[in-house]
Amino acid sequence: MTALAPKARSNNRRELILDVSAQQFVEKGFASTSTRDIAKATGMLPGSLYYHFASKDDLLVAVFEEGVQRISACVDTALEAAGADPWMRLQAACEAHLAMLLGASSYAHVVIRTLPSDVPGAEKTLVGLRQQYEMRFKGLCDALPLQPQVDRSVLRLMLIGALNHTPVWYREGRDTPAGLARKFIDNLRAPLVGAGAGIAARADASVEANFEEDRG
Amino acid sequence: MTALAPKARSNNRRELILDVSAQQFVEKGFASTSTRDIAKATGMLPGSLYYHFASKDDLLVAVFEEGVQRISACVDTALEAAGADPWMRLQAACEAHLAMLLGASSYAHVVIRTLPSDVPGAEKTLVGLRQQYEMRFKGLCDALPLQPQVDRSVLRLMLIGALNHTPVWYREGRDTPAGLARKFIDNLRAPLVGAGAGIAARADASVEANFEEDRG
DNA sequence: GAAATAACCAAGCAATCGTTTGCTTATTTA
DNA sequence: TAAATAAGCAAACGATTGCTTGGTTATTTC
Repeated sequence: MTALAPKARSNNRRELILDVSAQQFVEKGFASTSTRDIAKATGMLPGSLYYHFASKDDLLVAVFEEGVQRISACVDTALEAAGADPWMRLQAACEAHLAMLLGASSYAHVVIRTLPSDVPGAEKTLVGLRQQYEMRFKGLCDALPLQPQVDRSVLRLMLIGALNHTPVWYREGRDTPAGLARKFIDNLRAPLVGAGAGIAARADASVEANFEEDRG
Repeated sequence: MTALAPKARSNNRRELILDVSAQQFVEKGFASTSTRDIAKATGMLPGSLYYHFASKDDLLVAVFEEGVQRISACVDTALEAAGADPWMRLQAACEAHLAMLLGASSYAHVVIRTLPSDVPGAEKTLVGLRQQYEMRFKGLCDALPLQPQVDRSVLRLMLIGALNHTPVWYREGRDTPAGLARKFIDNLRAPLVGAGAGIAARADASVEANFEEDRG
């Protein structure tokens, strides 16, 4: 009756270590997170981590890979459900991206906020993993019906920068991933310049800084 | 004749320490830069740093303050020379911002790439300093002639995210700060949707990822 | 039931970390 | 010229770091 034991006991704690690591890497950054921090939050002893991972860098790479896989799968799924309109497809990808980045999953957040240059021992691996994911947006941007002089690479990198900056200022309740994706695409798509464009004279008011709270 | 001695010798090495620190913080990140690294690059002994700065966190704050001051001054100067058109003013600010961020000065780069949450001891100070600078863009975005339903805060944060992401992919020679600022503003201002908008049918080609090198 | 393996504990090593303390040497001030 | 201060050296402190090593326990396999 060996068929009853589902997955035996193999690699039970490995996923827990990854979860805990992803969370701590997001909170404090990779360099400021010690292996003892992770071990304590896992309920293990520091040395026990090295049964599952060869080094701290390897642990980061594992979290990174999981993050890339998760956000990639999420975006791909969203694209399958999306229609044929290029702008709507791009918006769907942005919504899925933001949902992962701003949601509960720390894995995607690690992928975005970890600077590869902070981890010389795994820099190239991390850069490669991130590019592997971000290339999805290349296809999406190439499919947009744009005027020929538009630099699609800059457009894409601009959008990715805007997306990945959201964790810095996003506050739950005020916006939603879907709402933000909509606004982002709208700002690029059909812009914004008001009908009464003659009010350009109030430009002098822009010099004096406005010191309210962010997004007040 | 005490009037002849210009600045005596006071605080000679302090600026050098700041320069070296800014450079190393950009290269390796704050947490991965040791005080011994800084001391060695300065030609001093590790303990000597503490004559000028009370702690490593204080050193970061000093670099941060210098960075905010420099990029703020650069943007303000650019705005004085700019005209009255709100879009041109925003573009001038972006150009100055990018010139500092992508240029030789490491100070501005530290302000952008250092995540305050990585430095719990100075988090609030760093966030405050960065907000103090970024609020310039609030005034600039508020001055834009936009349709009333446009969320100007999201527009501003979107632009800031796009700007601050450039160090990740920018390569000297291919673009210039001025050229990028132009493209960024154009992408928001008068976009992009081509005349023959009927070519939306090639959307299926966007699913398969394109694995060329970035910006190939 | 014996052998093998997976998963972890217990303890500690060497290196590095931020920082402190006491002393020395210049320079400035009175 | 004497006192005061600025600037830095020399040496080390305790704590923390990533990681290793050898043993222990439970599970699995034969």
